[in-house]
Amino acid sequence: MFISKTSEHALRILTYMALNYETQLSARNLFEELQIPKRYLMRLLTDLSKSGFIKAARGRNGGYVFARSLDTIYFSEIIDSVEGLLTFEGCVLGSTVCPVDKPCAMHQIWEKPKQTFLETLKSTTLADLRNGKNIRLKYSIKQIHH
Amino acid sequence: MFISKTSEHALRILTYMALNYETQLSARNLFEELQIPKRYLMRLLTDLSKSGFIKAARGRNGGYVFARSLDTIYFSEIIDSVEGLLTFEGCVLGSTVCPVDKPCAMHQIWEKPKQTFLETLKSTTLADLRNGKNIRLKYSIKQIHH
DNA sequence: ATTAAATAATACCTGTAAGTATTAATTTAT
DNA sequence: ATAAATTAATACTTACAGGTATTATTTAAT
Repeated sequence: MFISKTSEHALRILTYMALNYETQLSARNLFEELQIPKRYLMRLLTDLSKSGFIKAARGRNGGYVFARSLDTIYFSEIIDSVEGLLTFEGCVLGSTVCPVDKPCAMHQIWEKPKQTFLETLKSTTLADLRNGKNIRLKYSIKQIHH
Repeated sequence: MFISKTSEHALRILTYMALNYETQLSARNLFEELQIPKRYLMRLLTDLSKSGFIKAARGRNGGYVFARSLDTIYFSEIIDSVEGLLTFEGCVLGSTVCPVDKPCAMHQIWEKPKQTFLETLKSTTLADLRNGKNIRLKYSIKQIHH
């Protein structure tokens, strides 16, 4: 399971936009590229606008561009805004809170993968997608034609 | 999110049973200890029986004990039987398959936490809970009274 | 001014995971 | 034999994430 479908959509939208940072992209552009259900995609874009990641230009020739610098947008913040990070930070697999003096049976086992996961989210920004710190861009960047 | 509620229940059931390996436990015992909704718990126990992790003794003084040796039961197998492991093994956050020659934008970023998670699941058995390899038992074992 | 092309708001629908209810079957103590 | 205590099977209900539909608003090209 890992993360919700909606978070996945949000990440796909923003990572694609990050790789085409210079270009204003419309919902239609993003739909054609990402194949996320159109109306749902549109709603998510509005949500991402309200969350302040991107900003919308309305009307004819409208579309979306980033509202903030890419190097300030951590993956953790994106997921946090969509589904919250709390369920990832808790113990025994999400929901249960696990008291420090009486850890649950899986506490130790869970600790390492959980930390690796969270640390990656909290230390990686959308800018890292572009500067190749974590990723090769070679096959991923694609030119947008209007 | 990480894993489904049902997987979480299953893991809590089996880890608790593992820590009380010697004792046959009834649905009632487990309900009192784990506070999983009673009827749902009972159905999950039947499911876990059918999956071959535990075996049921029916009728008065019935209950459940393990059907297999603890050191053969990997966490990966438990989750696999409840919700499947495929969504954890795929790329971009679960569902999307990511071609090797054209990896998605998050491919590299995701690789490490995903591997840590899966390797832990695939290398840890219920027996490890008891022998202290990964966990201190001190606070977790609890005597069952009939 | 009008129309076309875009986003925004709001309400609604749907499929599925999670949980509940009912009845049947099994076993053992008495 | 009967009753009590358990698991098994099956069907139903509920909540919510995910997805649709409709209408309003905004902008710019003509």
